[in-house]
Amino acid sequence: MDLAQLLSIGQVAERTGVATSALRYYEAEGLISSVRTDGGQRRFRRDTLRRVAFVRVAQRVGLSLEEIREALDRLPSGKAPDKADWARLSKAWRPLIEERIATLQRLRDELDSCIGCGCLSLKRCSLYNPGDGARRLGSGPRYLLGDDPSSVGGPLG
Amino acid sequence: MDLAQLLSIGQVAERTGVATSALRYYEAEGLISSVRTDGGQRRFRRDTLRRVAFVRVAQRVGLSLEEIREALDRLPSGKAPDKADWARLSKAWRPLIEERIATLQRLRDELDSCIGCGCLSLKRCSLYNPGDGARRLGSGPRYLLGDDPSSVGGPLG
DNA sequence: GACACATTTCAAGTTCCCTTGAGATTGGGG
DNA sequence: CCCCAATCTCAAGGGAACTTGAAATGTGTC
Repeated sequence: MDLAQLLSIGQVAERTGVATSALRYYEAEGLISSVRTDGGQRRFRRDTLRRVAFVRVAQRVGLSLEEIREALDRLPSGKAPDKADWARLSKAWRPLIEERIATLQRLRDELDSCIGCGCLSLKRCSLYNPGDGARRLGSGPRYLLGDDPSSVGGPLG
Repeated sequence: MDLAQLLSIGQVAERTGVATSALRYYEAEGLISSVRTDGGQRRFRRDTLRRVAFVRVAQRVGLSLEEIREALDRLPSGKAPDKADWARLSKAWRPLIEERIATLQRLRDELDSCIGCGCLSLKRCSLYNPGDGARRLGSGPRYLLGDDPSSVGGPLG
């Protein structure tokens, strides 16, 4: 472990564009790790940059930090991951992204037919009772729209 | 205003599948409104059901309650909105949804090329420096990934 | 060795979208 | 008229992903 090629938190922040506070938070959450200098300051291995990049991209895909942590845990521990390791992780997102695209397309199409009928009816309209895996689109609690559909009654007019 | 055809908060909750606490919250936020009985209980007009449905669908599109409130404010005040009014509002979402779909498709395609090169490089990879309006995908604070891109440095290796 | 800037920890604050709980009051069926 | 379920208000909690602030300590440079 040549200390010289390790990075300070400020260097990681500058090169990833992620605030030092966020990096400390990521470490606390187990997404990245560091060694300490004699004085107690963090020093990160260079592959931490890629880890952080992975985290940010994964967030764009819509994953929570918890989910991302689980994904990262599957990397070979100890030794720095190679291209194939990263590729394997990234590949796992594809179905997720596809699913989200499909969900939005359904939403769009159903919205069109709702514009057609002008309804937004709770009973008829599948917009309101999504059977699909909408997951966390937009913020808010995860049980959003996930309620018992049988409780939803008749038309709105 | 025939009190008889107004709905109690429990009735609205049951027919929309939205908790009474959420409905009270929506009212506090100006998304819906009610009249009060002599005893002080809320009574909602029937078109509140459609308003609530609109809110939930808009959330699925990814809008914040604030944005939804602004949209609802454009409805004719006082008189109950007709089909055309609702259609006009819903129509406004289309470009938004299209944009989100396009964003995800870009993300997917770029992810493919990143898998190809195995990079996830901060410099080369547009995944990491999104120029698009990714808005709020997934939950979390809104300044997510909204940092100054110029601060992002070189390759990760 | 001094100086400035970076870094440390820890607690608390922020935003969004609600939920939960306590304690008091109301409304409608028998 | 009575009673219990429904509703009321208000304050506080909760989780995700951080940020901010304070007070102390480390590090690199001249």
